[in-house]
Amino acid sequence: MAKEMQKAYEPRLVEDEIYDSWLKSGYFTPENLPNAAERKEVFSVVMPPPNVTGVLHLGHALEHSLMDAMVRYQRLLGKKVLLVPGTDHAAIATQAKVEKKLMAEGMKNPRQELGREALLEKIREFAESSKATILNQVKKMGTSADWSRLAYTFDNDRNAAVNELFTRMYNDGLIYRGFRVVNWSVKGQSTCSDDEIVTIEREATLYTFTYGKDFPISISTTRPETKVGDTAVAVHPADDRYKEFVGKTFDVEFAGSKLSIKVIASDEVDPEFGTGALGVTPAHSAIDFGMYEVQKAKQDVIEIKQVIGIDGKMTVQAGSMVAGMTVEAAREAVVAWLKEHNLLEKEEVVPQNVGTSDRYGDVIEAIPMTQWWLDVNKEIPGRGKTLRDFMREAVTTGLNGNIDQKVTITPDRFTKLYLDRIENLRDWCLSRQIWWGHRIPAWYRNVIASEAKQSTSGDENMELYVGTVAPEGEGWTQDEDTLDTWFSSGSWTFSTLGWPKNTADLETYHPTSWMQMGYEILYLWLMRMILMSTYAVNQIPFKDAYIHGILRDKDGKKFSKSSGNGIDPIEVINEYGCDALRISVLSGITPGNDSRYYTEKVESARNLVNKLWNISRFIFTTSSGARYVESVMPKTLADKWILARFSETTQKVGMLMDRYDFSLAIEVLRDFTWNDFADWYLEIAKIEKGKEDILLYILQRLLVLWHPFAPFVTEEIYKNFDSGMIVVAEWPKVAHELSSEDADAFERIQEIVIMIRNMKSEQKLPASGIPAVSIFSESQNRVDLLLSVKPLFERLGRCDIRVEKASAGEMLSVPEVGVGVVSRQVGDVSIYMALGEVDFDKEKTRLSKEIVECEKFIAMQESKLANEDFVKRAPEKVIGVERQKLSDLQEKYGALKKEQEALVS
RNA sequence: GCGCGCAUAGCUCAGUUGGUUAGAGCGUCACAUUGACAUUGUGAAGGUCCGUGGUUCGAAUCCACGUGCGCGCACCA
Repeated sequence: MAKEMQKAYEPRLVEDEIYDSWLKSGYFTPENLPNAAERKEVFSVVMPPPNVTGVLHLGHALEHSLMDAMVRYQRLLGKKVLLVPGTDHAAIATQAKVEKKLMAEGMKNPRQELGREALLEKIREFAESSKATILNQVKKMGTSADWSRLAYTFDNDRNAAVNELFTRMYNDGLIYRGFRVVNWSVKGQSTCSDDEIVTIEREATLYTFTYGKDFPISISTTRPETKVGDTAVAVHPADDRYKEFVGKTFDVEFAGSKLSIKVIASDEVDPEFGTGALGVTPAHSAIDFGMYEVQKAKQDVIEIKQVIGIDGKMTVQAGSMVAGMTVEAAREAVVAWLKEHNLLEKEEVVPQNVGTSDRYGDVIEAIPMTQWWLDVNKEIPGRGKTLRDFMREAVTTGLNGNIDQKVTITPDRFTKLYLDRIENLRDWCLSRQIWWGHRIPAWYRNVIASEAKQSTSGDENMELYVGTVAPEGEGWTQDEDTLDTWFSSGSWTFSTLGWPKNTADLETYHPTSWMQMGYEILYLWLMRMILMSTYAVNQIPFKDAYIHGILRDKDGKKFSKSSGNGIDPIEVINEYGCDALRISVLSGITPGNDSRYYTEKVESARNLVNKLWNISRFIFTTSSGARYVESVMPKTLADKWILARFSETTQKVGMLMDRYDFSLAIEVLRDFTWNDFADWYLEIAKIEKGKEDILLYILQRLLVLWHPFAPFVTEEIYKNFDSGMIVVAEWPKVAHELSSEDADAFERIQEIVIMIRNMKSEQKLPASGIPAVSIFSESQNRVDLLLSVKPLFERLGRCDIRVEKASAGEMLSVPEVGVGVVSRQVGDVSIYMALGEVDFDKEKTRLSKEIVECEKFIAMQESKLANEDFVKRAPEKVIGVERQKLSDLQEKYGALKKEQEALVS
């Protein structure tokens, strides 16, 4: 017998307990699944590791709802399912967070004040506590992860993987130390990659000037302070204005600095822009640095002069006037100097895009340095291809032309975005000067690493060793720098499965089956996972990538700390339940598009969950007990209909899940559960008795369909069946089909019931009133059908019913009860309702309105069919449908006319 | 500058390869309700599918142009 069920479902009381029972069952570990050996098909997912920077937000709720719904669905299908959980040390993000916290607590410069080890200890503490919180939250969200395989991007195994990968890439010549202009965050005191830059638009002043009175060319800049570092002026080779100067060098005194400016020709200069001449600052502009390299290759060397230091202040090389100043102060000083010497020709305010650090927020400076780089264009020894080739193949032909090694991106448009990006890909700057992260597995001798890094001349006179462990011998110092955090998260799909060891997990679960992520990390993460995986294991990281949008607040704004619109998913779970949250964030979403979160949606999802609960409660309390029902035979038309509808729903939901259409799957399920099952069939079950088996049969399977979206409530209800846990139940089989005849018959019954309700409502008859209703048809079959379900009309439509076979002529004289009668036509069935008092005016208005509408449609239909082109060209099937439509309309028109006549009499 | 996305009921969104009188949820209005559920039931109202032109027998759907919003990339001297 079913255990006592509360009147309303209270998620708070059961969710934790249920999650514990799942943990105890061991089913999240694929090897522990029932019949594990027979589960041939594997479905594996590696959880995108949340950053250990604090707590999970609603965006994570979306991710976990998507991921867990998919994983649970696959488990119900009987596959060997693995979901690997983990967290990300998130190098810069976490260090930035802790530094900010320490500074808020009064420290001025945490790195200086604490030193490396003590600061790392602080960060570790924070990360560990954050990790614990996060993992707890993941459980709260119901995520069915295999905790025995828990990983962390910064644990020992992952560190070993990172070192191995770095060493292999170095030995293959893909990783190298290179001197060039890098993105430098002064605030963060570290480099960052191109992908970690956020461009913002701001106003800037564009100054046009000459370096000195004797200098023949004017140039423009928004950064006058950097001009003390200029070593050349570039003009377009075909520009006649400046041709005569190309190749000449001018010595000028500029703002306290002696400049030696060579005029060079470069195709990159746009002669139409500004003065058509460009002041070249090789040390502080990536483009100018490019020119410097071109000149070097041409053996027409120009100088490189670093005038901004890593502290964001002007260097000694910048000259006595500005040395030691911040860039902002130096800018003012240089402008003042230009004005004073009458060299400034023009000042104008222009919009300007500047790159800022995504973590520290400061403007990125271009500074020349030696850093570690990953070459994406170099042929990999023994593979005949570059990393860029691999990345391209992975989403087009499949890796090495193997279509089984192809990543399918949903929605497809992101594939194009990805490919565009691949074509513009530059070498990846790997080294970071922050401390929280994987230390670069490189060791130096003779030269101290930190000095080498800042030297502008490169790494000569230095012995270098790269390996997974420190080299033997005296005097080795490990590189102080750490790796870009995406280096470890890029290897996440295989490092979590045991790589570089040749493990069974790697063999069984890689490439993983599915991955979901937000489009904002497409470049940062998806690309790098493909890069790392194709290189390291010669496999794609996952077969399918589902790209989701951002969850925004009700006004469409991004959730962020600064706008204070954050919502704690755990609070939502505590109030409405995890299932409601999951359903609400998955409802109304389409791949790649943003969606909105609002409380009404969660409430509505909570109501739905409660409906499911009460459906179960009704079925259990009206049955002799919950039990497993193997199969059922439909007895009545309603039985046939509901079983077929359930089969159809099962099939649709499966198909939609296979297409990753979570939103529509929920809609289909909701529609069946609430409308078909609860509002129709359960009501019918109160009238036609003996439906216990069918109700139990459908309910048990319906719970399984719901389980991916609402794991907790379904598990709680499922307990009543004593059929084990729903988490490992079997996806229902499609077992019943509906003949079109039965479908039509049942629909007609529904229409009549609705029409009766409608008539009562329109005539303002209280719903409790029981009017006398007569329904007629000329078809004996129809009459037989109607008679067989007479009680349904009486109870569902709340009326006294009489069913007779009658012809059109006979109908008019029929109801002898009461003073007034209204009539309606539903297909071949006429309905007459006797009312004590008929609102004739209302009825007339309604009728004439309907008649006008009907005439309109008939006219439309007729003209359509009169169109020769249509009849000639449209497929016959379509024409048949249109003809049928017209005859239905004509029939309806006739009926309406008759109703009108009847009304008059 | 190049590219992408979005524009459908008051709100949030569906609408699968072009083929009913364009749908759902929420909200609104009316009615009901002691026996699964007020976290409920029944019914109704509500749309120039952003605009213009084109292709087609037929366009919310395909094409072109335009408008508005959002985003990516590049430029950023």
